[in-house]
Amino acid sequence: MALKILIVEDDRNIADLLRLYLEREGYEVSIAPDGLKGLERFRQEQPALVLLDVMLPGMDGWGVCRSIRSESKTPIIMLTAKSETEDKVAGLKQGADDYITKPFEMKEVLARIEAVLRRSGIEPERASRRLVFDKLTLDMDAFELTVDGKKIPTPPKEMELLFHLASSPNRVYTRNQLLDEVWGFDYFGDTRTVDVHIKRLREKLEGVSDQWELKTVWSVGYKFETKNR
Amino acid sequence: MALKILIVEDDRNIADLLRLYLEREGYEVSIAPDGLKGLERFRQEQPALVLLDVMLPGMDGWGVCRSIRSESKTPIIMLTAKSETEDKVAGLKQGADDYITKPFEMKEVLARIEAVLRRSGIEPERASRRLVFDKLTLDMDAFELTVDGKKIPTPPKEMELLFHLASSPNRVYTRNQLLDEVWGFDYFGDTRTVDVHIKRLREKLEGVSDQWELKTVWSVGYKFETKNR
DNA sequence: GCCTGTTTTAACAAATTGTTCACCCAAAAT
DNA sequence: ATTTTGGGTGAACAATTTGTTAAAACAGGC
Repeated sequence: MALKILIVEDDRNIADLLRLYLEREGYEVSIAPDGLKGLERFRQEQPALVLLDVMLPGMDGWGVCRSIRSESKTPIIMLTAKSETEDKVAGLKQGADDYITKPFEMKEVLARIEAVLRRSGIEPERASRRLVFDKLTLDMDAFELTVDGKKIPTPPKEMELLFHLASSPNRVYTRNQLLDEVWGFDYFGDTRTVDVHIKRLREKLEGVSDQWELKTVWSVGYKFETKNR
Repeated sequence: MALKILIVEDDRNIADLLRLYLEREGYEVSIAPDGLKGLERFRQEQPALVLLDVMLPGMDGWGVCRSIRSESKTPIIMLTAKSETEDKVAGLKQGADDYITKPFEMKEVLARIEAVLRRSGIEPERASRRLVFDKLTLDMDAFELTVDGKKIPTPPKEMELLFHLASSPNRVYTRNQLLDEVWGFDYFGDTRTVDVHIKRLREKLEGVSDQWELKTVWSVGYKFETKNR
């Protein structure tokens, strides 16, 4: 069961970006756009950790932080634009566990989340992102593709594309869907990009097994087709 | 409880067509013909998502988009004739969540709606796109036609035509209706095209079952007729 | 900043599908 | 029974979509 993280953030872009990265890491993410909804969601969903923006419409981040703290020990990481030390100190006094200033690096955020979780005695054990099919193993944690027992060095985009397709075997995805879901919703690029990545994946996977196949669905898109099931 | 979608679009044909498809997917649809009525409806009905045409009489789409955004984070997908990238960027800056250029494919629209809803943390829970009749399975997610247990490779237009007819068994469709609804509202071609596709479908389905049939209704059109029930 | 590997774009060839047309047959109308 | 209208079909042709290659753009590590 994946660990749940609640993001309370009114800027849609930032929230989506966080979601993208956290989900890729195997967390379950939910987003609340303001303080009140944030509290509500918190009570409903009992997340393992809260990422909390300071500047929020309605009740601000500090208020939310105090409210959560008054009813639970759930770790809280504050997100803020200001980098003043006094703010940081104040924040920690209000009960936050850590503090990240915008603009932030995703790597930074991930590292801090894991650190805070570990400090709180929670094992960050993320959902396994590992798929196994006949003669094919796709391990997104180790970032390794294994074909017929041999590791095949594979660039990230190809890994993620294959992972995405193979996560829902036999389901067709249009190129635009794949661009949205693998490249990101704000990607403006050519749909043929997908074709090229598919082709390279096929080179790596060619003739390995007759149990599955990267199949073209004409005028629609691609799917990872499996035989039996 | 079905998710509600508001369509703001002055072209009646396009709006109706969208309604048709969205309702088939299980959404609840309401339509507003111009910007002001669109805003009004938006406030009344609190839809889960808005499909918004850019070219509108009175207040244009961008204006509506800004107004909605100023009071809510409800996802907005813009519909527009222009395909310029700058327009797309501008659109996303105004607060739209996604952007579809006309003429659009219905499957594209559906896919994007789902993607946007998922991004917003709303579960799209749409109707399954799978039909099963005696010895016949039509799975639009996998894009597969199965006849008597065997997969039959079938081109997209045939799949969609059959899916369309079989979605409302025993209902007659005129050729023009089918051209509108399967080929697209802006399609301009010979009605005999439908005949040819029907013919090819019949070849694939010939003598498979006596429970259903692709039937001609003389001087009217075609229907997918089922026996009992 | 340079180097290396990755991603994207562009161009062309190949494959698949969609459309039209002509001709003939079937159903309704007279 | 004859005429008229609509439908079935096969094949040629057109259009669309995909595969593939190569080269340009880009990104991250040193």
